[in-house]
Amino acid sequence: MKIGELAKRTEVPTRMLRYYEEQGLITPRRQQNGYREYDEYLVDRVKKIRGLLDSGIPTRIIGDMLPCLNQPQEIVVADPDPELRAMLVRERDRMTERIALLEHHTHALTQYIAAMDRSLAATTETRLPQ
DNA sequence: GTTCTGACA
DNA sequence: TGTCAGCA
Repeated sequence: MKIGELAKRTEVPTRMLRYYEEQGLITPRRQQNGYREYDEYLVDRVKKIRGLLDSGIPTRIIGDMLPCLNQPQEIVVADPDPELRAMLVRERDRMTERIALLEHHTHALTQYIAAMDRSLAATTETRLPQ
């Protein structure tokens, strides 16, 4: 399929699809006219890349993780790279920190929303009698 | 009309 | 990431 269709099916703009290719995350074939030709399996792959990117993982890390993304069921690492492992551990820890921060903000928003509701309820009460 | 590359905000 | 230019 061409880039336009992939963009529609994955919700990822063509601009980003070309960027992913530039970063070595996906390597579509080329048609005679130079257009990129994407295989069906790339739809799923792009969605995973998007998910990882949305989680805050940098493209270069995602590139290192790609081999694992192909076979989600049984992750088998042929050549365990110590440096890659350390990098992934750091990413995981950063993610854990972000989760904690998000939870904190979630609580803060909950309190703020509750305060708004109380204010709203008070205003409504004073108006109802009239 | 769709895609391509390159470039700028 | 968005958008625009200039091609094919």
